[in-house]
Amino acid sequence: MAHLTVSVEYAIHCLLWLAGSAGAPLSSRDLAELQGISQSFLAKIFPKLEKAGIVVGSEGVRGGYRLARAPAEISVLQIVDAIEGDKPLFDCQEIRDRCAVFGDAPPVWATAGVCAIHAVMLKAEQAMRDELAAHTLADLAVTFAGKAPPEFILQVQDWMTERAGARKPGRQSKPEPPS
Amino acid sequence: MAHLTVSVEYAIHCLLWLAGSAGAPLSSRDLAELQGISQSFLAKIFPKLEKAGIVVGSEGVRGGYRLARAPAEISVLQIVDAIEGDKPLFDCQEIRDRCAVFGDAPPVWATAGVCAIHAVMLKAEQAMRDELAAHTLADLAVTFAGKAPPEFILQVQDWMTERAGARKPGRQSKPEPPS
DNA sequence: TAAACGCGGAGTCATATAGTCTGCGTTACC
DNA sequence: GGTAACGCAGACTATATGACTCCGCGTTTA
Repeated sequence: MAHLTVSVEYAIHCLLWLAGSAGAPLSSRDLAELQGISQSFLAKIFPKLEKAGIVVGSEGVRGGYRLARAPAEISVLQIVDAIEGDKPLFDCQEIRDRCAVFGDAPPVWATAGVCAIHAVMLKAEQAMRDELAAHTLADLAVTFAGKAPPEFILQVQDWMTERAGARKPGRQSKPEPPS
Repeated sequence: MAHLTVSVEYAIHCLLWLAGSAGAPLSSRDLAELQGISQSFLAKIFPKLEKAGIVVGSEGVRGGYRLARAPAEISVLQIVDAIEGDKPLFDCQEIRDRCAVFGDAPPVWATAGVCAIHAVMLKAEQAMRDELAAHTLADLAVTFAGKAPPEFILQVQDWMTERAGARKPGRQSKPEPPS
């Protein structure tokens, strides 16, 4: 068939973490390392989410990203559109008015309305989009909460604060050994 | 979003012509020229349709392709699958068990079952496939027949026979002037 | 003032799409 | 029985896109 990019996958995973962070901003670097994905690549994904109004970024030392609105108000479709743009499923080449018997001037009946094949593809695309629109970040968060044990949340919070602390000279001795 | 290839579009258009040819085989070269698309490219598409059991090819001089079964028994989904293979809409990277707090050994609860995000994508893909499966070549042929005037069918038949005649030395004088 | 942030652009590498260009074996027809 | 129209298969190319990396700038906070 076709294929949604890994950027979409990264984005949704990150947004799920943001949904669980209770409004506190998380940096893209932390999110990348927490999930074992590329920092620089993730850094190119968040601006798209910001332009789409899904997250808001704050610059500076304790900056990062937080959700622009409640998780229940963010659908999977909105995320996909933010990342992928509005590339259609099917790109009609209008072959119907290229028929050899028409010569250079295809008749009106051949070019009027939407190509029947295109119409089917549009309906299929709409069905997919409807399904994506029917699921929100809140739904995903509930599913996740049903699987993860309570102590996991604490472990992640520890990991976050430890990371923040390691950066401040005066706590952990982790000067990042160069390779 | 993602994107169905032009091969799918070419295939469906060609199959529609085959559906209207009343069992008479049409050559891929004729079909390409009739629709103003590449002959050599179209020649790479038909073997896929044949392997999928949608068309049957006959070699030799008056050979070509014809439908393997009735148009009503050929869904758009079958054509798409024949051309594109079974590439999934979403290719889950299993990020969930890559979480940094897990270290090298992700717990069972994190890897059990289907990833929640993946599950949403699977439902969306299924919705799209259901819609594609709901439309057949026969449906498309009906829509087309509702638009094209009766004389168009005759014009195409003329075009076909004229092409066949031009090839036989002894009727039309069209020795294909070399460019 | 330095380090942690978000931004933005340029550049790399691999894969896939959309094509082309051969050649080979088969078949019908004169 | 040869030639031309067929299907069939493989090698080749060019362009685009996805998945990154690298670099540098402006902002903010401790």
